[in-house]
Amino acid sequence: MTKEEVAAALDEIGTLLELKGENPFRCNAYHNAARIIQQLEDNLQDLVASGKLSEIRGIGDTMQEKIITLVTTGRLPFLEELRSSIPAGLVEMLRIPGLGPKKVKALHDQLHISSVAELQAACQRGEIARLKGFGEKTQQKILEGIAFLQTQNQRVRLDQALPLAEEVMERLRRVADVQDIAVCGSIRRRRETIHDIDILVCSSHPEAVMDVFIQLPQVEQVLAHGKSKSSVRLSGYVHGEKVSLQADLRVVTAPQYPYALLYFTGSKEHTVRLRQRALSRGWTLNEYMMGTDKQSIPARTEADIYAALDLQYVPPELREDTGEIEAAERHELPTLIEESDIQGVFHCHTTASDGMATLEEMAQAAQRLGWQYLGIADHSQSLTVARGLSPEAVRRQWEAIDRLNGQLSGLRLLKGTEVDILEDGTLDYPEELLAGFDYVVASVHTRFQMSREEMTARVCKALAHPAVTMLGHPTGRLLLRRDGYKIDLDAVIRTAAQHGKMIEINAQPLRLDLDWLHVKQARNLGVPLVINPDAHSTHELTFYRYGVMVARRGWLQREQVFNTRPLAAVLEELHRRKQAWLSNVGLAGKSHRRHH
DNA sequence: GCCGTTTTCGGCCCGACTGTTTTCAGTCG
Repeated sequence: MTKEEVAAALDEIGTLLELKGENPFRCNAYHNAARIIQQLEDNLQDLVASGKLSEIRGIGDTMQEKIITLVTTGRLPFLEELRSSIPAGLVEMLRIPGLGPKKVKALHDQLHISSVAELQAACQRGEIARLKGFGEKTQQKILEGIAFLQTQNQRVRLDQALPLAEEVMERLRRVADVQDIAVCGSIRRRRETIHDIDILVCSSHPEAVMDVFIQLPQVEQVLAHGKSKSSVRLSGYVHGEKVSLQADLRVVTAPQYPYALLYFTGSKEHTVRLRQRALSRGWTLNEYMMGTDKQSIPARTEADIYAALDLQYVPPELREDTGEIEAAERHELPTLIEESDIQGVFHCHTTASDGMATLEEMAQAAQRLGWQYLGIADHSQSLTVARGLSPEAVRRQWEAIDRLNGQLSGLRLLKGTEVDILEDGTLDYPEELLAGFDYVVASVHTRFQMSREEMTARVCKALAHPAVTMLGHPTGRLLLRRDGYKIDLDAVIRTAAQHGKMIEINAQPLRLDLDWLHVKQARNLGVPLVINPDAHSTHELTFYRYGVMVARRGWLQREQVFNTRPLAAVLEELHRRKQAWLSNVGLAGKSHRRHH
């Protein structure tokens, strides 16, 4: 069983126990363990084999035993018994906003409701309103919640939520007496998908801000409206796609602002750790202050709060309780890469294959971005749906690049290819053609439904090929649309490390592939990462910014990302790699002759 | 279920808002 499967099983246990009315702390222990396993940087199989799982904080003997059973047998009788004792429909009912485990249990115990459909019918008959603890309004909210679930996905992508959040903030900034405003939550932490927009405002007239907020033209429904907090359901159009999600607004005073900013940025797990840390110093920490009844610890910025807790300032992207508190304690947090560190990119398409812009147009756009180099990597011959380039077309493109390089100043075009990794792990061009490129991106575009073992072997074989410089979009996933192909990423990253290959962070916001957790793993093994926009138009070159966000979440410093290097260093490294390959081939031939 | 310079029991982060309640439980983040 993989990490994800084990984590899902533990999380399900936590949920099922909640529905049984178990001790909430016991339930939380399962949810917590699930999170720990999912975000694990080490290999789960190794930990199981060494019996060191229970050394991880939050995983005790019971949890270790269950995880071992899951990993070694692929099953867990405890979970199976739980499942058979609780109707699956109850878990689904939890997704209805406003319904938690207590209410779902009450509905099941008292009215024998065990599915969303039965609940909807009971609401329509007016039975819910008569139940103790429920009422007319609850019944109505349940009905609206069910309708909402049926029309919309739970999460949206970062690139969809960011512009919508910007629109809202733009309007709120203009309200009188708004002294400060920030987007918090998962958007500020740059998670790849977003559940809601959290906005924090500093103002001494909260009602005025709230009133504007709940009357925004994008608001479809007001979910809550209080003095310091309001929630609405928003919808808007981003890049021609309808996006709807919840937005929460909090208004605080200036002295409260840094504490509120810290609190609402989260993650929940990170702020819980900070609160525990404050408690161990005899202070309470909440969204308004830190200290005791008698004395508060002053802070004007988030950094002041961290400092008071004897911690280095933790950038929002790292606040996931995956080791950042411990690193901040030792003052060993990385200096994270920034957008301005990027000097060029290596994965872009032109009209020669399936891109929208010509070579010239892409070059001009790269110049406007201030880059030193732009690597062109059109598709290879077998990918006919994307008009992959024949060897002749490749040579024509090389000539065009040489010609353009003669005219351009300040930008160097590099000859690359996004070569297909064929079904058997070989590459889609002959070696003599591959030898003519400055670098090679190797990617999978076909036969996604292979078994995990076959796909892993296919990609690892390609990584071992000396012509390959970097691996493109390692899982092929499309966020909220399709899962990646099944592949053992741990093995892929280890293979990349072994052969000195780079791995791409594909910055298309629909992909963000490699994901931040595996970026962290690759970093730990010394694998260089490359932030590539996979641009199919001039505008899409700016996607590199989303790649930088992923890189920051993956703890990357500038030195760990290849395309932060200046042109001279890039050319030298690419040349070195190619020479190592070609001279190896050449030397083999020479020594062969020498023996004769 | 986890955890321990107030250790093997008794805690476990904390506040806003809502709805159904005469003082609070449930949900959410």
